[in-house]
Amino acid sequence: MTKPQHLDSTEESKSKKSKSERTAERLYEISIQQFLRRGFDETTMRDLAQAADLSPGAFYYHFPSKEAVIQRFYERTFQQFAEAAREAMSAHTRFEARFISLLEARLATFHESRELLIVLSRAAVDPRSTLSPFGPEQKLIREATIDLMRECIDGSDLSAHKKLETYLPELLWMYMMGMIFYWVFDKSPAQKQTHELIRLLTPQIIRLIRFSRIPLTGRVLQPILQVLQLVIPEPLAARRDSPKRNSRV
Amino acid sequence: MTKPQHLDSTEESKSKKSKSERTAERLYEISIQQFLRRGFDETTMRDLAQAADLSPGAFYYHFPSKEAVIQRFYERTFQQFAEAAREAMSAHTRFEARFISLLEARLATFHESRELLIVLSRAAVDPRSTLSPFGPEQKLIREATIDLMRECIDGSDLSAHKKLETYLPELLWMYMMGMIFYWVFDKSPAQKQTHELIRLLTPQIIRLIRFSRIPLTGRVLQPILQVLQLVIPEPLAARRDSPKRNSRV
DNA sequence: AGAATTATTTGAACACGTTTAAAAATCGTG
DNA sequence: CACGATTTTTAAACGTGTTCAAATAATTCT
Repeated sequence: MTKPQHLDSTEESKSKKSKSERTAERLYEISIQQFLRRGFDETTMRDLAQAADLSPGAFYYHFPSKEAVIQRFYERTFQQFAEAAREAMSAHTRFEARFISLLEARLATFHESRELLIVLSRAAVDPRSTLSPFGPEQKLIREATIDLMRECIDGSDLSAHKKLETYLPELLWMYMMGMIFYWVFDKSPAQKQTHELIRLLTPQIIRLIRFSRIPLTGRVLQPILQVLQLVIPEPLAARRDSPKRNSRV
Repeated sequence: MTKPQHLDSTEESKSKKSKSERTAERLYEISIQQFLRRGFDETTMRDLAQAADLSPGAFYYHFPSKEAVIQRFYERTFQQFAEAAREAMSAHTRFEARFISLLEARLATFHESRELLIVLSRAAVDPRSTLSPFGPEQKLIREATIDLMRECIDGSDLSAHKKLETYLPELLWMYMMGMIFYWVFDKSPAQKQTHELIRLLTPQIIRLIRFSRIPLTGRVLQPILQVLQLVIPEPLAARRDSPKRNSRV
């Protein structure tokens, strides 16, 4: 009955892994391979089991559902993305360049498996799904991603109004989610339209953020902060400052 | 093999309707009743057939799928919404009041069947779904709704930059879709949070629109117009002006 | 009215994701 | 090594949305 669980599967020498973990890994690789070849919906559990010389039941011993494979995929590509983003960001100090390179790193990491993301997008919409980026199951990845946004800000020349700054990592995260979403369903060749959108829209968003610092904007800023407070009641930054709070999100 | 189809089911005296149309209507009513009682996912095709004293196959003769029932539901509530919105709007000339009352009319019309909208929201995310508000199947309702936005603007005091004005109906439509979406999954009691969001955010959006008219804003507006042009290549207003264009959207 | 055509209904079957009880393989320990 | 406990695998089944060929009811035509 012991289900193997770990997000931090970066180390551990090969031989040490339990048999269960090794077959889970094998099933994962075969599954992704099949998904990419035939598409997620088109690939049957029976297909997967057969491709792995196992029974469907055995598959379910290792993964609680077909979608659970996507969860592992999402964790893996997140690791790659985080590395690539840090690497790409390190070359710049201007926020715009840093953030755009982060966004592009995200899309690049997803590039070969865009089809798979349709499943994630479908799930994204229903907060009850275990794959929903807003749900508790994705808390680790979500918060790690938001932290990455903070890194992107901290190493840059960006400055904003203090109160807005608190919400900035979450805001950038949402912005990125929106761009990923647009990209997944972007039918233009090589998803050119999304890249164009990022190129055009991002500087304007940044301009607005910078704008928040000049004093006269109180009348504009205050209602926006109210909205943010409503939509993001517990920003990560605030939670970090006062870890007393009950952090079930 | 003749499948009955009509969006404009407002008139036609009872007796005139074909038998097919009458049983389809009966199936629809029974289905919605069951969906509301037990939930969409929880209600089985066999449940529906049994409740209507029919076989599952007969159900599929009248509706191509379980989701197709939602399509009819969506059409019906759209009619109600359009009436309620026109009624509510007629009381105001200030754009803010007009638009907010339109939004509230939309939520009010959906109020009793919020659960059902989860299905629509799920489908909304996948542009390939027949229920996607962006797909060709929803073209009629989508364009009728966008026209309603234009009515909301036209009868009001709102004025914006000429070029922005072209995109305004589509923009308001997207804004409303976003609010509906937020509302569907809003877990706060009586969806208070969504109403609060509408109350806070809408005036700010309107302020931005009004802002576009003052001349100095060229540097801000121009990139935004570029983005709009990218995301909404063929705004409805423009299509109305030059009906030559091939209008497969 | 009777025959031919068409519209509607049936009930069994399909394919899918998933569950489950039991069998088989593996492991830990005397 | 052997034996009991645990982990892994199996094959059959469940419940789902949906399809389909055949049967029945309704309608149209002569």
